[in-house]
Amino acid sequence: MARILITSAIPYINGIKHLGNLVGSQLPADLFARFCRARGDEVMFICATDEHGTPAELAAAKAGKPVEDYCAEMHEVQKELAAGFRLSFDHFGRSSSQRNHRLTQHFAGVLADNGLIREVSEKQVYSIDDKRFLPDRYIEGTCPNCGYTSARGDQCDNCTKQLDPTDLINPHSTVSGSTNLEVRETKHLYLMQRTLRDKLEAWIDSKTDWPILTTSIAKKWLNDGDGLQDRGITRDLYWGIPVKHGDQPWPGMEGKVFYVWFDAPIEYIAGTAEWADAHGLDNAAWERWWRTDKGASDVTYYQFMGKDNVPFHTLSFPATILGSGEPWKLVDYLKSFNYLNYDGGQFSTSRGRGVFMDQALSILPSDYWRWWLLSHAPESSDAEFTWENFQASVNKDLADVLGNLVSRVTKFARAKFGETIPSGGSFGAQETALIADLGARIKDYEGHMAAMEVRKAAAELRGIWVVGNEYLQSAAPWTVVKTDPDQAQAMIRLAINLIRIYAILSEPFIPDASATMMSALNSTDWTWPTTVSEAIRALAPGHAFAVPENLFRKITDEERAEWQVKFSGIRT
RNA sequence: GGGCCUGUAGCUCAAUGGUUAGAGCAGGGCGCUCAUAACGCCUUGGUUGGGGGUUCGAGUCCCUCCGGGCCUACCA
Repeated sequence: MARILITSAIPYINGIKHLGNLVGSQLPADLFARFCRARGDEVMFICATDEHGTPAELAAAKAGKPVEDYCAEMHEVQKELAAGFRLSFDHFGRSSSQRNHRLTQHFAGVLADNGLIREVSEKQVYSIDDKRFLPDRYIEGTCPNCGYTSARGDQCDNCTKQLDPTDLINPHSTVSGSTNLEVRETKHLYLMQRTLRDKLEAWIDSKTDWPILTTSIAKKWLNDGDGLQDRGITRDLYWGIPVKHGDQPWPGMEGKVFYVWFDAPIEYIAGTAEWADAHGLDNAAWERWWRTDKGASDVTYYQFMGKDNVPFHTLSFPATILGSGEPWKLVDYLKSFNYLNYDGGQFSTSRGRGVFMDQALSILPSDYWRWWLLSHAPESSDAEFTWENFQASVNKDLADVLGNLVSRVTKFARAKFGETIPSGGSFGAQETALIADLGARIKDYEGHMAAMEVRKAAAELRGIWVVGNEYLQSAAPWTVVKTDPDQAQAMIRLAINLIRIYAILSEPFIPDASATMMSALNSTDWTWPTTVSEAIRALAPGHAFAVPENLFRKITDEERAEWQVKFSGIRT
């Protein structure tokens, strides 16, 4: 029994996430967590909301609420939606937790003690009317290069030239529109990643089995230009973790907070501590997942994230861990995803384009979405959501192949032999061949799942479902029952047991449907079907079962057309 | 500008440099009647974006051109 630590990139607190966000980290992480648990591994699956930073403060201000209240509310909203999608986190924490405050301050202190923090005095744009320093992209003005009037302080979207906010002509705050800006001197802490560069490179180079998408991004940052740069880890904001040296004040840094990207990944650890707190456990309970000197040396740690998160997880966060000199667990495998596009363009949170988690659940149950998203996960390149494709996949895979199989088996069994598993006959050549075929396919499925090859796993699972229909067609119990009822009973006994096996195998993808199948079969035996010849006999003659409601309904052309229109515009 | 990814059947995707490039869906035909008009079997679709090169052999490696995408460090 392995010990598996899984973290999903933590979703930003600002607003409800869209399906692209979901499929890029939380959903595949959940798939993997469920698979590992199903096979008997000890799993710790952690996620949280990422709550700090300028956008959270601005969103709270827009909502007319104190940022603490706004984040608390949005955390509950996201927690509820995660539950709606059946995301099986052991804990869904908050980066604003006291646990994260203490850990982040601890890491900063240790890094400073190790000579890896330096103070830098720099010039930042301050908006007098907004009473805040503004990140470069919150300043707009006219591009000195091309004359575009909505150029951002970091880059002109029109001519793509990299800019400095002071380059802009007629700069103004995008928060208030105010032009009352000035450049102020401010002091910040920098993490000296340059010092750790060689150590990081050696570590990255040792990860030969990581996806190319992951390592190529890391290497680019390590080697591009002057190589890995030191990184500012503090900001002049109100909402964040106060800069402290461990539990001591940090002279000269009063009123400043840590940068969100410094504290966010530390929340993976803090979230596990929150989990322990929530269960009344002591520190040893979470430390055995994270401290190799306290029991975590046999833990394998997997991270899931979208490609935009890769630099922070391959470089910044490992720099924090390695630089601490303390025996914290580093990630063993990093699974990254490309983006999901929506009907010819990008999903966009800021522009409200696409289907959002709450909207998705309002029209169909989570299994429908889980199946489509996972079986089309953007692994090798960006993928595209279209309503036609969604309708086709759901109707064919879920309703026809799996749902109908469960339906035809249970209804035939009830009609001919009643609602208990029949005892007649015995397995012959056809059944033996099916068992062998299933054994090979399950092994294949396990291989893809263990390798986190999500699409391939989905395709194999579907193939496993199809095998059931093929068997029924060639065995034809509806014909056999007329001449040899005993043999037909054996076929149905096998077919009902097949449903149980399918429920277990499918649970990581479609947990609700699996639960419905198991409940109809009156079974709580979720033992992974390692040996098919045994698993196919788990439900013995005489065992009572029921015919479940149809597992999946079909999406009609009218619905598809309606949703296409409904979700074509911009969410307000 | 630089770096990386990507382009394969109408659609969504597969193929450690090695038989005749494969699946699912859609399309066509046949079968079955237990089932949500569901299922099964057979089948039509390809100059692997264009061009050049390396190799006994290229979808795969190299060069080049064309198209799509991501990143480029203060959004997160």
